[in-house]
Amino acid sequence: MKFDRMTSAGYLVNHVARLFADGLRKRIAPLGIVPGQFPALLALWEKDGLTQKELLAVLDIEQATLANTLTRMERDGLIVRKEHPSDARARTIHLTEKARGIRADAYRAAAETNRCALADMTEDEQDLLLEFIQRVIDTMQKDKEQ
Amino acid sequence: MKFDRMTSAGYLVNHVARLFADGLRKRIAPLGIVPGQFPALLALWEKDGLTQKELLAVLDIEQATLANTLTRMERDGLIVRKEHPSDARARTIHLTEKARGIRADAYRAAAETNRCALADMTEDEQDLLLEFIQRVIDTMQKDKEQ
DNA sequence: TACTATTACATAGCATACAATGCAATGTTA
DNA sequence: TAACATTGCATTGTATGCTATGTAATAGTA
Repeated sequence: MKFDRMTSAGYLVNHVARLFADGLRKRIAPLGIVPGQFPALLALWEKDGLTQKELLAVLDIEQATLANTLTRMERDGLIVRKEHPSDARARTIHLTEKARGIRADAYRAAAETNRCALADMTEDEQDLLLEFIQRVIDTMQKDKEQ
Repeated sequence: MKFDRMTSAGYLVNHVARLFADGLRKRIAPLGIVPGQFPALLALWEKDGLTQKELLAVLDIEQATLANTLTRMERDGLIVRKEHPSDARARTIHLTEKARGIRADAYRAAAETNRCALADMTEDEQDLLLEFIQRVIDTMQKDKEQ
């Protein structure tokens, strides 16, 4: 029996995800952020002052992962956590001046990473690839719920 | 300005990679192995007794990552490291009876993970998706070398 | 042969992911 | 309202990835 890594979707997807993370890491290093902070920053740039729970609802990661990431972001001066006006368990999360200031550069870095990755594909192929991946995500998420 | 996570290749690829790892993790848990050990196992099932360097040549990961993974595999009773016959720096890596015994089940688990993930795509679409990802990997690896 | 460079691997430190669990605050119900 | 359940978040432990660095052995060279 054989199992070929090069035709295993899981193997390839893991590999390409690490290449993306690496590419993004290098481009955003000058901004003082790291790839794991990107999803939270995207959400907070769109809407500041969310609670952890509200952020979680948007960010396909586990609560513990987000809590730890937020702690590092606070340490790095990207966010501050303030007490929630009506629920003492919760805290609202606010971007600092520093985090607000790097938004445009961070968008460019992410777009540039994607652009380089897909550089030798046609527009149609790029669209098809994204559509395929979204379908796989949908399939796997439905599976998980069972 | 906006940046849509749902149309960012990097974001989607990161997400789908985590879903694959999760799916595989659940299926191979009964075998006593974890996803990170899979690539090394695949290589050793094909050819036992490789050195770390020889394994590295096959496994798109860094040397330090492999060294740590091998240490956990030894701890878990999957491999033993023996002294190299002619080079005292190197060690050859050998699968245990336990690791040899789960080969077929592990193949099935990985194939099943891939099958479920691609369940709602046609054969042609699956082939195209794999081809696309391989092209992206090639592009990004060439980029890294610059 | 003595020095130096290279090689093979290990280790340390960190980021990012997860599951499991703890804890205080809030909600619900008898 | 006291007891219990739920919620929001933090903490702990582990896996997996990376970079940087250490160490011992080997290879190459003056």
